[in-house]
Amino acid sequence: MPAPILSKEEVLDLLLNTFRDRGYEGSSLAELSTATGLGKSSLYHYFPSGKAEMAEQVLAHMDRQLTTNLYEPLRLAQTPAKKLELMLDALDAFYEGGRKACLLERLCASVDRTRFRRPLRQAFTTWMDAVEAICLEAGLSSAVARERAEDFVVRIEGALIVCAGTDDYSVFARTIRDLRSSVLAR
Amino acid sequence: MPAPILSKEEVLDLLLNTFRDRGYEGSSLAELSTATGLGKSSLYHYFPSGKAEMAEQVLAHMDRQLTTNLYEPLRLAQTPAKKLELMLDALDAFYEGGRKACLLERLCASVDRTRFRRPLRQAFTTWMDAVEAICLEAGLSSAVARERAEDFVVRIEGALIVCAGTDDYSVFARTIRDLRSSVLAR
DNA sequence: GTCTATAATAGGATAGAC
DNA sequence: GTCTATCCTATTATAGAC
Repeated sequence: MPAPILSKEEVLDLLLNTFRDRGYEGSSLAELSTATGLGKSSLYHYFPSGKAEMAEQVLAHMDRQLTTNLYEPLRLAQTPAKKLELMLDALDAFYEGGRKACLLERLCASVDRTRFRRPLRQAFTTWMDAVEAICLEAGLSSAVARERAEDFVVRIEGALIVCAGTDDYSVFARTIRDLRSSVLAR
Repeated sequence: MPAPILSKEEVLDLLLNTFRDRGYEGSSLAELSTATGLGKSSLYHYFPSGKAEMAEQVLAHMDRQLTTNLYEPLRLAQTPAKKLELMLDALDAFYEGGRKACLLERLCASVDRTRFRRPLRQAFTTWMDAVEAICLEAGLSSAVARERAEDFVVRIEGALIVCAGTDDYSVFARTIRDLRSSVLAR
């Protein structure tokens, strides 16, 4: 009676959710199993090398998601201002107004962080590069564009921490609002 | 033959170090034992309720440290500008230029986070209140002072994440530099 | 207060049937 | 591809001697 079950992408979505919520060490195989509805053996069928491979594939999955759902649509937007709007709306939705954690942060904090080094760096770089490109297109200097891009990611990540720590999600909302008006300012 | 060994404060310092480095779930009793040079039984002598109590006491310990080494000396500084300098220097040293993680962030990310809720919120609030006080003393309006204080903590926490994720510590240095000149600006 | 020894459980991972 | 059963190790925690 069990047959189609879930696609690989759906499994990765559920794993992503669990890792974001409980962190890498905090997500046991038992929990990952419950979260996906798959037995441990099924998980090992998809991810022969176990939990570390799950996290790696989840990271790659999120990267693909961002590319198709954020970075690509961004290129179609008309103006730099529109692009910025689009990115901030997407981030606000993805982090649910500061209520959901960032996978990148969770993996940076894991003991196995060295294992995820390269993809983590890549994910941060891609993100900052996208913001930088918007700034450049808006006519900001190369140096300023880079600083604004770094600061953009810094503030999103920081706001997520402060919200989680204080249980006050207005900080995330205000950060998004501030970024909306300050990133492209001259 | 073993006798004085370590003071409670020294033990807490070593535990703080381990929790910052490996996170809450990532710090096993075996590691906490090696880090302190104390056997497990000795740790349970100091912390009868185990790891969660260690983290709680480490948090309280850090709070005391910050009070005596940062918040109190801050009150003696002459001008708001001097106070800001003092705090940024202390943070730069405490986080070793972005190379060492924040205990607050690590505990926010832990699965047991609800257990640390109150002290975490308290620690963040105390920190932001200190920055807010400096801003107010410098003549900024109440609303702006609060925003600047929240943004201050957001950017420090965010910079630590981005540095860990990209292995590029210049972001922390630049964040500190930016804060130095922007926090009290009118 | 510290140690050695040990219990009890949870965690990651595999075998083999279906 | 999924399940049940199982293995091994790590982890938390305690007991009892010194």
